[in-house]
Amino acid sequence: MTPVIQIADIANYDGQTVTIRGWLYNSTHKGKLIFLQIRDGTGIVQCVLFQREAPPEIFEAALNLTQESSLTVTGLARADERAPGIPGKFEIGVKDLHVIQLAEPYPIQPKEHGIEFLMDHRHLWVRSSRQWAILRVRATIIKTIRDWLDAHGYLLVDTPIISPAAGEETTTLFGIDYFGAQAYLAQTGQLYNEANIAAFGKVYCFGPTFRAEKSKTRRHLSEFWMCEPEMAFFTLEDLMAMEEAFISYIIQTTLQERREELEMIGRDVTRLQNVTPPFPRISYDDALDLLKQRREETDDPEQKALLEMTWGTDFGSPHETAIAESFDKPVFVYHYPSAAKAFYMTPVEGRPEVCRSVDLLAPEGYGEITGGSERIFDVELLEQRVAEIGLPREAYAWYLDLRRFGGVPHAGFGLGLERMVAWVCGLSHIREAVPYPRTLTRLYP
RNA sequence: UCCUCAGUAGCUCAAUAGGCAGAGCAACCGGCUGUUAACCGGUGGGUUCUAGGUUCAAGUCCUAGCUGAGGAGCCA
Repeated sequence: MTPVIQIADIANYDGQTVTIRGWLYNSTHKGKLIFLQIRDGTGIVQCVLFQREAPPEIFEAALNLTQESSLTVTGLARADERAPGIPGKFEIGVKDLHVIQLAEPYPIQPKEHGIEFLMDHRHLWVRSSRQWAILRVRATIIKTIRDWLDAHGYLLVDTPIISPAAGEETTTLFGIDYFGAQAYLAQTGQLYNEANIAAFGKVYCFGPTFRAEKSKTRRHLSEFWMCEPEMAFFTLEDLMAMEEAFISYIIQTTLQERREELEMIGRDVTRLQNVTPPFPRISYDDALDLLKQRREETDDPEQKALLEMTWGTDFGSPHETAIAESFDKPVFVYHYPSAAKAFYMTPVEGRPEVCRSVDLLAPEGYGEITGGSERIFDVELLEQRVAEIGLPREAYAWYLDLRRFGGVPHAGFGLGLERMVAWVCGLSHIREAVPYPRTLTRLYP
């Protein structure tokens, strides 16, 4: 019996006869010589057949293989500088080949395709090497997020996906029928996190969230994954210190562990390499001055109009990009206007028109990747805020309770996973950062 | 929701000023012993998004709609 190996491990089997199981990624033949590129999920290896050496029925079978046919191949693993693949530099001299299923003509060719066509075939597209690499980077980012939090005393506490009340406004919620009652798909786990910190101190939730925003941009999905840490006794300053250590670890560890994949994607990682603490911090007011300066510098009238901004509103994406471009690292922007932010954010003492909130803006136009704040823990102030924006008090009764039974200062934030993946991989659109994207116009496959 | 652009072969695209609907790739057949999205020769492949209109004549012009892309707003 020859060992069944993974292509990723082929270097350990130089000179040995091995079996691989997988799919035909591409093939080419030159008369009496056939090259098969076979993938098995861990990598791609070139398999070679010479007509003179191979049994006729094996050679014939190899010649008739179609792209993405499934098969097993047994042969001699050997080093060869010319062999392409992942990891490459090794190939298999085929001795035996068994076709499991001869694939029908495969729609995705190794060439350019339009995005609509590719998205219609997303269930097949995930096999392509670029998509394969991106999704492997995604898995590593998820792992590094959890590793760092678990190692620093944060407890994973899951929050519900079906929820009775809105975190924010109901226009951006997906409503569902819950045995006759109105329920919503969660757009945040934060309120539950705030309950959980009183039990566990530092917690996080990590899962899919849902927003019914009619957003049609390169930065939005209807279903996206969010990691939300929440910490008792944390101030805004603690939050920024924690975030910069956390984000830096995610970036640096992923660069290390997925070097090959990032190279395949063609990512220039020089801008990622200097993502290390400390990150620059500027206030909303200073950011506004910076934008004003930027607007004066540019000669492009269109850009001038886009950068127009008045105090009190949140940044649009041209603003975020302009601010982030002024720094060579991610930048914290803190003390946003209270009116532009969520009801539970703590007002700054002596200046209640701004709140103790902070967003982290990524460079290269990737925009806001985290958003967080100190939460209001004074029950009277929170009740007042709930009333002010007209939220149903009953739905928030349990949330208000948290301030009656040992309320403490606390803070937390949300990290958008797909934006993180898009940033690390240098993607032009967030839809490639998730296996099966849900967007305004796509629910299939 | 608004602005801009697009929809032609399985895929990516072309088609002069309104005048016979084409190429490359893929598929199929043949050739080639080191290919890297191979190369060379051959074959088949069309409801030009839909509905109406103008015209001797519409892929091309007009009207309405559908679908998609890019951007804005909103947000992670």
